[in-house]
Amino acid sequence: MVEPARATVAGNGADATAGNGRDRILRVALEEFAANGFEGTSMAHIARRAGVTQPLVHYHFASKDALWRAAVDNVLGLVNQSLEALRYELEGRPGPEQLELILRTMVRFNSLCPEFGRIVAYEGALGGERLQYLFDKQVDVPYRDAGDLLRQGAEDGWAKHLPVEHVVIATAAAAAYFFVIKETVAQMYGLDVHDPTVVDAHADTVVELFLHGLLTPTESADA
Amino acid sequence: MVEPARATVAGNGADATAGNGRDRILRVALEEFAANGFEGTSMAHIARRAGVTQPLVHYHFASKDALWRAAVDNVLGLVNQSLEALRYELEGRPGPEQLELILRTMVRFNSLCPEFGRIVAYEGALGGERLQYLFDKQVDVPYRDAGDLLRQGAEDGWAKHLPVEHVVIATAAAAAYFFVIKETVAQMYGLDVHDPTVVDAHADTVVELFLHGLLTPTESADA
DNA sequence: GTCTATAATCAGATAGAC
DNA sequence: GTCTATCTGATTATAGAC
Repeated sequence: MVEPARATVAGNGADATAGNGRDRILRVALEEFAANGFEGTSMAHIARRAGVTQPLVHYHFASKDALWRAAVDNVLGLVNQSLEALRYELEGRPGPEQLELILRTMVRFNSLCPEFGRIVAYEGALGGERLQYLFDKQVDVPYRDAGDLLRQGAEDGWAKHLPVEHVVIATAAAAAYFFVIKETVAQMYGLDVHDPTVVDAHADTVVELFLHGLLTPTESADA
Repeated sequence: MVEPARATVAGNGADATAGNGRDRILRVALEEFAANGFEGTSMAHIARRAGVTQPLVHYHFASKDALWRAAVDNVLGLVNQSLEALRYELEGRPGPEQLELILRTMVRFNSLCPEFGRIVAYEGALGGERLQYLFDKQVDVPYRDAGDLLRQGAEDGWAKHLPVEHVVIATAAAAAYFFVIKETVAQMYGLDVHDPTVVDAHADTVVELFLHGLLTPTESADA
């Protein structure tokens, strides 16, 4: 089993009293936009939760749209930090190991920062200017890199010739969705998706599923 | 390859002029709640799109919450219709074939009615009364059934001993997410997720991935 | 069943004091 | 940088005519 480097991702405690006003607003804003989407989020509510008045939000961020962009920029810093650590880990490893490492990193990042996955899900469903902003910030690059790896793997013979677009989306979904719908998982299975044991179990399962499949090798061979 | 029965799911044209006022409101409401979430959806906007006045929405549905519940009840009819057809198809088939059929049905249903998956994703992230309503309506039953099949498969030897909670969520994610984030798929790959060719490709890929994995059998054997 | 009119509340945003 | 006060428009919801 390959272990990904534990990237330091800022805690999710949402302590409204930590940091200055601007930082508190940004942190709460990310959580609110992730939880309720853009339209469903109220700047007044963000201000209340951050312990400041609503005009202060407008002082630091010109508009609701600007606040959303600032919150996204903020979390993209964490994403890129995690990606850089991953790129270092991948160097020189054989393809299948790289794949496993990518899957484990995706699961781990989503467990540490489910807000990013939720925002991508919201805007990725709607389309429009904010999704365009995410693409302008190159959120697609890691997915394209993963696609390249899969194509190379097919060429080199260790991966099957499957349409990479569908494989990439399916893996991203399996890694992110578990943490996106955490309340459903809690209600249905009584699992706390933030419990490290549960996170590791999900990573192990996703790796086994996507690399080797659910069927036992004997069944798999004659299917 | 196993072919699922083509369940008749109501068209997604959103023709605001078809049907009576109540039906038009319900149809538009489902789309709006699915696109923007509960908080992000405006009853006035629903009324405009349905070609009626806003007080009429209140006449038919006492409150925004009642409208959401009515829209969900409506789409749950389609879900149960699809599930009943599936149950008939599954009868007497061997386990692995049942699994494939379930996967294909999930992909197909999500392609025909992405609204259901989006609403479950929204409320499944938030928790609260509306998620409770979904559970009261037994949306978890098919997932529990799928879990039972996997447990039986592990006992009978054709499926691996993997934690079914994680497998079920991962499969549901891979089947639904592709259609939930359709704008992202369009932007990133130029794919129209409603194109039947694309839907079939996704189903084929999901089936191959989850049943046999991404690695070629030789690689898979020594991994 | 559908409308007009309107109440009460809440949203995002601005002006100006400190 | 942070506040109070306020503007404008949109929102959910109600009252009452037809």
